[in-house]
Amino acid sequence: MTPDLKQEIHQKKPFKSLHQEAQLNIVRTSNLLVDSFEQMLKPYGITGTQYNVLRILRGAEPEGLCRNEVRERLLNRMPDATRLLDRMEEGGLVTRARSGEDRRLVTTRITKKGRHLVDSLDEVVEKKHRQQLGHLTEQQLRTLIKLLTQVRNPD
Amino acid sequence: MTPDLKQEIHQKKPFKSLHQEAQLNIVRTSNLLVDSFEQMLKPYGITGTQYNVLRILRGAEPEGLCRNEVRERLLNRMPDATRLLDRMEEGGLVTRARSGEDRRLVTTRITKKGRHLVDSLDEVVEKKHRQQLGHLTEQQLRTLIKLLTQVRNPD
DNA sequence: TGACATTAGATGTTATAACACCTATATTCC
DNA sequence: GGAATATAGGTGTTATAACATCTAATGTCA
Repeated sequence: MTPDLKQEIHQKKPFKSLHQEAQLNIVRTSNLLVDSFEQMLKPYGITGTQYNVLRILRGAEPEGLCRNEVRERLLNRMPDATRLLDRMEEGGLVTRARSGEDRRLVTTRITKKGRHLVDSLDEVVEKKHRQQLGHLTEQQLRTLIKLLTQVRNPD
Repeated sequence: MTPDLKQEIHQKKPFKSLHQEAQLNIVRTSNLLVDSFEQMLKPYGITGTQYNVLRILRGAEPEGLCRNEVRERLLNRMPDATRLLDRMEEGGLVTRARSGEDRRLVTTRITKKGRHLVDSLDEVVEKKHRQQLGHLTEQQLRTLIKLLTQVRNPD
């Protein structure tokens, strides 16, 4: 029998409500997926957030994006995107240049090095996603995506 | 029309696979839920992890739990549980006492103050959960929980 | 046009997470 | 019984996240 969350986290008492059980299931599952994903990235010297930035900037070529645009596209809140990009610039993964049209803007772009890194990760990332979710049927994945989309969009 | 994740994070290209789309949906949804939950906790002076510890220790009364037991029951990986508990002890939310039977063990217990705090939060927490997930039907919540449990337990 | 508000981004500081390593106690097994 | 191993927890250090505040450039509108 597959253990449910209550057993997983050694909880004795029942959940207070179905809402709570669902919330904890979402958060717990996400944490497990993210931990394992970041573990996979470690040998490549980047964090999960940095990987996301590279993926975003690869998709935004050749124009690049300014700091706030990168931040909006991230999966997670990122109050200090400046220093996240600082570190990636130091690591040679991105470049930044102040815009000529609006001198407040700083356009960030992926470097050749960053591009090679993220390209080389495509295969292991997809393999990891399959490992994490490949045991669900296509129908189950679609249902899951639909329900989570609905969670994020209360009407 | 409810926007899907691709629109939400301003992504231009389609997802590479259904696995990837599902993974990103789980993580994105969790991040939104957690952020809003922690925002709610801020006025009470505790973080989401600290709230979880209080909830765990309340459920473990009157025996209490040692550090590693607390850590295992948390939703997220917590490599430095010692100093998490240090801070909570400083804040008067928990007490610690080295065990007599096995002097390696340090038993952590919730204080009266911590107990009052977590009790007083029950209502707002349940209200938050309803706000976050109350727009799904019971059947949808059950399906969601079932699918997420399955994600965590590849057979 | 000039005062005021807004936006983009940077910086200073503190809190927390992450990692490696260390100490004390208990267990194992010859 | 004692060396080797395992387990629980603590400590030192670095990296990152979080928050408040600051500067520069642009937009708004009387």
